[in-house]
Amino acid sequence: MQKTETQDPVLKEERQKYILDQVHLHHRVLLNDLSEALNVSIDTVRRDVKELHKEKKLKKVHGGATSFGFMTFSKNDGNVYLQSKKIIIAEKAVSLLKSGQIILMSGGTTNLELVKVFPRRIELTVFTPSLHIALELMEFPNVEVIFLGGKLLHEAKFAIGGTVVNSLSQIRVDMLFLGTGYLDPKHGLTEFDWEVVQVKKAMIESAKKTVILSVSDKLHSVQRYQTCDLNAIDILITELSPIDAFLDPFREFPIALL
Amino acid sequence: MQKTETQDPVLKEERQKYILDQVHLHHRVLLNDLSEALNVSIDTVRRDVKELHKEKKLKKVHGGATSFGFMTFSKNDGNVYLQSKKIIIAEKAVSLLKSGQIILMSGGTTNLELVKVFPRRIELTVFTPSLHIALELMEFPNVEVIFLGGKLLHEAKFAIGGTVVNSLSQIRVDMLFLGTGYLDPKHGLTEFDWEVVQVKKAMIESAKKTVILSVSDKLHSVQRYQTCDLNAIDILITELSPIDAFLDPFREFPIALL
DNA sequence: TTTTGATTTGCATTTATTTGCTGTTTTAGA
DNA sequence: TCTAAAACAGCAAATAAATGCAAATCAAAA
Repeated sequence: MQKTETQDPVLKEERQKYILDQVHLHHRVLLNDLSEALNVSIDTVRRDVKELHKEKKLKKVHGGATSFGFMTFSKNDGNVYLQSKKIIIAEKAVSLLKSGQIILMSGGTTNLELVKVFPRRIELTVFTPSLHIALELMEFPNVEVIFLGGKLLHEAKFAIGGTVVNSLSQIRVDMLFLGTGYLDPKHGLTEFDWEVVQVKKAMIESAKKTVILSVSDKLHSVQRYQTCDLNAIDILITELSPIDAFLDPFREFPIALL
Repeated sequence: MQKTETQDPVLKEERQKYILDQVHLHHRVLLNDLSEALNVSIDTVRRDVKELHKEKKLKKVHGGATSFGFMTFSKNDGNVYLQSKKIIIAEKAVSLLKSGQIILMSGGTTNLELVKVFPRRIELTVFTPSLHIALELMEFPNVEVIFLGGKLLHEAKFAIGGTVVNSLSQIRVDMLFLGTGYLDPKHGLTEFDWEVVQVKKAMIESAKKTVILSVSDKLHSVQRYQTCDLNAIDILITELSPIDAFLDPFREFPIALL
């Protein structure tokens, strides 16, 4: 087996650089293509990708590799205390999910935590007007994500407006997870942004069941605009035990406490 | 540790200078080649490279040595080389923007670079089906962002499907920036995903002017599905000079080269 | 010039790395 | 659930690096 006359010896470093180039250029590469292009065995390429993965230069996926480029927003909202509360809530909420369901998710960091504890292979269809939620959901191969498009709110990264409301009027989902907002026994669910309220109202209309995820810090808080009263809510999940006295004011409503 | 300051080993210094020259010239060298070229044993060359490595003059790798300049995988930084090309493109593209315009942006890292060089207070209305672009645009307070919602492609984080095409049919924008895809004089703009092609076709329909942003590496590449031929394109921006001979094949079309 | 000591160089041996191949286990996607 | 593809682990051959040693080279002193 005589090799070609041109300089064949490709150094390992060069290979890895080429792989990184390709990953960044195409955002995704297949091991087979790399193997062919570099004229080495697939094992070698696989080992290279494994190394680069360990070095955090790219992301190894089944069959190839993808760029890390974007997904670097792991926004801890700084507050570890709140963060852990939200994880507790997320763990409770995820147990409500059944394979094949069609769900609707608002935005908010609590909902984001919920997505993060999704089982890797969960099968769902998720509608959402939140950029962050949508982006995080991209990680789950069996989750079909439909973004409810519209004008985006700059701070919340959340779509609002007639387009969204209109789209919502055309769908019917099994469950809605509302991750933001302020809850109070007397005033119900409230918001400070009127446009967001319109969207949330439409969400509640579209859902068979409405689940509120809220850290206890946000209970007994009231904002300017009302989204709905407590009768529209089916399940309330907090980080507290369901029998915690702090939740007593909510027991007179037909709400399941989790 | 300590070295003799007698500049007697003329041969040795010459050798090391030659090695550095070669490294800088070709980005990499093989110990075997150096050994042959300098007419010394491989051990000697190896020892030289070892020294130069210690002095941080080059990078010793298995089988040879490489220049520091091009081996810039320092951190999560990705490919500085391609990155810088994209920034050049972005700088050219941003000059096309006028305040108050309504524009349309596809996805892709080049478009992402374009967003990053937007003037902080630019006033625009931007339609996009790309999660990453939308997210990045949130940083600009005077940019109104309208997300073209729909089913999201997992890898590309890009909305596709009838909803997107339908929304596009209802709008008319001043300028479209297509940041992804493969361009070839004969086959025009091509993609590997049929759904993406449908969306891009609709985008081109909606735009008064179509601008393609592409690193030269992606020119003369062809994928399975055609988005449009070159006549549909108004402006092509690459990192090359507009008079670069590499672009000659495109000059017979009514495309402005930038 | 010769001697002495340090350095450099080439060679042989040992050690480590790389790479392709095998067979087995795991995974993704239908 | 099932099946083909991909990942993995272990092995052996090839290649590169490190090590020890002796010969060659050179600087400086006698």
